[in-house]
Amino acid sequence: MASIQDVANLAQVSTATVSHVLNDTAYVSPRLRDRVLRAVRQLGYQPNALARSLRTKQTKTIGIVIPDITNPFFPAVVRGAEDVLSSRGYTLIIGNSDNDVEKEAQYYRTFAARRVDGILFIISASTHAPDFLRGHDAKNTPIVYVDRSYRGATGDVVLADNERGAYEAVSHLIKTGRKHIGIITGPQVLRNAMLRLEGYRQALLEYEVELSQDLVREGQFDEESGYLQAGLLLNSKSRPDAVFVSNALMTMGCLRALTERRVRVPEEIALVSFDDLEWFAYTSPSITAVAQPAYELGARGAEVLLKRITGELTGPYRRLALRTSLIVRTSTAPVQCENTTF
Amino acid sequence: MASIQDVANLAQVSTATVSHVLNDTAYVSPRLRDRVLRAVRQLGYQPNALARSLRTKQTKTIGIVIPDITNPFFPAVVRGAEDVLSSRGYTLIIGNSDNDVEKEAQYYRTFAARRVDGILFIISASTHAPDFLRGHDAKNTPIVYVDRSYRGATGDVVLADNERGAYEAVSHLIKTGRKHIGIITGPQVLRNAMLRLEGYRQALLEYEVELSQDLVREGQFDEESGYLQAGLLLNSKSRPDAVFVSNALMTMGCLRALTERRVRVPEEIALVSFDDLEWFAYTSPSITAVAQPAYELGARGAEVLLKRITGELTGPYRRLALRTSLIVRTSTAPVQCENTTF
DNA sequence: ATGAAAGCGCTAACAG
DNA sequence: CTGTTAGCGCTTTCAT
Repeated sequence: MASIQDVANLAQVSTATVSHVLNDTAYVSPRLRDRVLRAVRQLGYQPNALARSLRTKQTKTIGIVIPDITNPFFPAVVRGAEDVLSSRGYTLIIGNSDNDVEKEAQYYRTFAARRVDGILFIISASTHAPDFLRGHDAKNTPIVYVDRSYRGATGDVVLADNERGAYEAVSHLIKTGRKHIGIITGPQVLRNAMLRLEGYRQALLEYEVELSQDLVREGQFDEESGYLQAGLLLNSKSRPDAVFVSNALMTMGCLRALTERRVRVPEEIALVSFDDLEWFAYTSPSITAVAQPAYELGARGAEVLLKRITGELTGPYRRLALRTSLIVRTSTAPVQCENTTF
Repeated sequence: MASIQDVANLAQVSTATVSHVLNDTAYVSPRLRDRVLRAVRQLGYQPNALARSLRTKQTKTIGIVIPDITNPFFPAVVRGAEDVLSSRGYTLIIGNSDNDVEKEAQYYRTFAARRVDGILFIISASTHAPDFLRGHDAKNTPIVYVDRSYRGATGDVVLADNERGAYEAVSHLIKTGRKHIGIITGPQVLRNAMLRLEGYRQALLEYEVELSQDLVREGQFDEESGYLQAGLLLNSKSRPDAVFVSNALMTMGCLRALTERRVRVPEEIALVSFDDLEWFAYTSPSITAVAQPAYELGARGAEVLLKRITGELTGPYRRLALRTSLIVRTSTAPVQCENTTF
């Protein structure tokens, strides 16, 4: 592949001149300018980004690590990030951590070796900063934590307003006539999971509905535990008339439990999921859900990161909480029939 | 960030020695070796991948362009690719083309500038090679076409066996008692779409079921056209007792049409989708589908690419067709009731 | 307005 | 065995 030297030779100018016309970094007479451009075209010259980066000390590259690209929530945030990044001339390199801190560390090191200009991190489940970030030089390569963070995170944070989202979901349940509302929470070591539970509590408090510990069940954010905890909820003596499930995977498990037991939704039990999946609109009944602003999370995260990189944003780390939106579907339809029965 | 020179100074050796111990490229006495390693640790030295690549002329980077990471099929192939790539020390850079040739060209240029070692391409809808690939130097940076290709593609090809998958789906429909089988095809400029139609034809031929042109409707692989064509199929005088839909998006549209018209599935009409989505198991009825080996497509694609890069594979381009699998669910349950009715 | 040359951080001959 | 050194391809003073 042709180098800048080849172009210079062909155009009969110095490499400096070539560089100047390509980067518009100094005035070059139309005559030479034209010769350079012609040579560039003739050779199909494509500047070597590696050499340029080595020299300029910026790679125009952002690294992103996500738990699993196969979980539909993450592609949406990646997409948001990629859109703003590519429009600003940045390239995205990606890694799947599988919620494994060791893999996270691995990608972190790769990113460091490649001298990425910044990092977008959707960290794996954890409450405190992992070791590999201890010595991180946030000045040189800023990090933005997306969707999740831990206290004392050394970077800006962009996430969904978990508490408010949960609050709205449970309020909705109450307003549609449910009084006996169960919750399947996420693992309480995760801040997100805690906040969703907190939103649930707030709603009950606000509407003066009594909170029963029997109706609070801790899941693990996976399908299996959703199935399990839903089963326990259904078998308990105080069977709820509504369930708020803290994420989509557990909702799928819950659905399975419901189907197996032939529980009628929404007549016997209403259902709200935190996290919306496209197909929740296609099940019967369709499922009411709290939609997270996944795309925006990625886009805003990338914007903040870029601002840190350019120095447009400085000072203490920011924390952005993006609003969720409640998508009301039939799984929480008001129980009309029962009223008319009386 | 510390450079190899810093390490050399601290360890009181030459940079060559440092390089040698780090890359295990020559025997170094235990004494020096130890001093080097100590210095590396002390400085938290991380070799600069850019400088290394500039010198060695390999970046250990693969570029992948996909239409849209938001479509669940593609993350699965990306995941497959990423798994094999990262296990071999390669890094993945990603781009979304939105089926736009201009964006594809854009990413292609970026990849070229970054001197990626190879490219994984899920091309946008097209029958022939786009201009930007005309002058591609396949010797230097191999391309593997995944899932789709065009004739005369200058690279290996790894895709699903579309024809066979369609054949099996339609055969299944016939075996479960349907005789009047409609198809919603994809745009017939796409090879994949053509092959799926061909599989449909083969199955009818094989089982001596007459093919009626009324029952062949061309969609555009999007939700809307699925809805539209399903509607036409349902309204036609010769209403089918089964429909084979050529991709998942159109299946969603078809579902919508079916639901609106309160058509009972599978009693009135059986349904098979080419492309399986996770949630097809959760609808009622659950949906029979041809599952594509998405993960394997990515993984095998990456493997072939790596073999080209290492020179382990040479000569004429290979073409790999991976088998699909038919997931039988309730949308194609045999129509028992009707039989007993007689 | 243009060019010479240094140097980014690393690897790989080559010498010794 | 270890060190010297010449680049890889580019940008950027600094002269002219």
